[in-house]
Amino acid sequence: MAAAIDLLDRDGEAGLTFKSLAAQLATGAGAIYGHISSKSDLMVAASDAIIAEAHRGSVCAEDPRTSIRAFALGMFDAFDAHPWVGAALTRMPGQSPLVRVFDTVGQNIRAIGVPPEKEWASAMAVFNYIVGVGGQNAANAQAARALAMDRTETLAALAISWSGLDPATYPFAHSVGPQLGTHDDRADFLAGIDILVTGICTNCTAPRKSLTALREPTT
Amino acid sequence: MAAAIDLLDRDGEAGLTFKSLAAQLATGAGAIYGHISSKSDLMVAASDAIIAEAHRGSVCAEDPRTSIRAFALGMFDAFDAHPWVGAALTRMPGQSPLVRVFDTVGQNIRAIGVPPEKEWASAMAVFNYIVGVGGQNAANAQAARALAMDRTETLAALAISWSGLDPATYPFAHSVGPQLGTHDDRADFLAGIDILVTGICTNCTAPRKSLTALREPTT
DNA sequence: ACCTGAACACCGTTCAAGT
DNA sequence: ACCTGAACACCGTTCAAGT
Repeated sequence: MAAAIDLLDRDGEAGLTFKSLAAQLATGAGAIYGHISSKSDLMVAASDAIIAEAHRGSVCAEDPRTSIRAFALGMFDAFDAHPWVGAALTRMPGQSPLVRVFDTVGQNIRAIGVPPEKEWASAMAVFNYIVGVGGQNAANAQAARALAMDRTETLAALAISWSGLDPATYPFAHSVGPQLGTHDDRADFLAGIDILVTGICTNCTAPRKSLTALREPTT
Repeated sequence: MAAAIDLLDRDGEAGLTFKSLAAQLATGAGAIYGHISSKSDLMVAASDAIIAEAHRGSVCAEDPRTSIRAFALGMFDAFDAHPWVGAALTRMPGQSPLVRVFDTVGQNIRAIGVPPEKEWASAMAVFNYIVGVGGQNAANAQAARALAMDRTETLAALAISWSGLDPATYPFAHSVGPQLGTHDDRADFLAGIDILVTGICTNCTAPRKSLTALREPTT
């Protein structure tokens, strides 16, 4: 498993092959099937290992809104460190790694005190946001690797590309293009989480403190 | 292009091959490279065709919140009718189909009157939700097809699977399992959009009417 | 019982040869 | 100029043969 994750981290999903993994483990390609039943299972197990680790690292705060922020950030960083996870997750519905994420989000949604009939939709909104942003960042990272550019270059290239879009067809993307080059992925990700949590807390039973008061003190 | 979409609709992404497409078009496999430069490009073009059509179908209402609801529903239905689109989108960052979706969301976010510094995060939250749910549903649909089950059967199977999870490890997923079998994907999707829009409208300049008043009259 | 690695059925892509 | 389709370099997966 560690060998598989090494290969994925080094060369992305294309870098993990039954042949390359066999070479890494100094064995034959067929031998791997004695331990795992398909490549799909291998990807699930590898993703689960990453997510389980990120999960262990996230501390559970007193206020569930703080916990959601911390957990979401942990996931963001895990996707950032292992770009292949975000892309892999979208291909395994109802499988262990995704259930883990969904469950943690759901626990905190419940702790916030949202009415039972809104729990599902609220959890789904946060869950999709976390996984979606992870997937986007992963795709960007892989595209950047394919073009042998670093992240700043990719964003700059994307910014130029969007700025060059036809303002009549894509008015928003065109106008927002310049910001793309300088924006902070992580801060924007967190801002999105705050918007979601604010929306979820509106008219719920236990909005004890404003979200702003919960943020870690700025240094 | 129409032939490619036909193949994708019939057998999913695995059904579109340069060989199968060549057979459908009564030509040789190599000839396709005269019109398109890679399979990746082919998927982008096919996805763009679907999204452009869904985009044309969505009407622009007076209130941007109504427009977002309508557009999001249109996207949901397009993902539902063409399950391969959701999965394909997660592998094409900054490409034409996604820009189209992001731009439409952004235009409506701007029309709602959110402060400029919050536009990006707000648009990203809605965008990721739409694409994320589409991707999940697509993955579910493809998993269902692989097992030759219809959607009700898949959800029922997933409900049983989740209900059987260890309540200590997955308390939320375990408790929410029974609902899975009977829930309405489309209604839940819309509920999530409403939560997002509510959150985005909180403390923004132009929250003219409550969201509830904007819904189409129940029949 | 477990590993080996050639073989199989596929895939996207290329390119000399045809028209 | 455009199409053809065999050939190439891969891939995941299998399975008789070894230890």
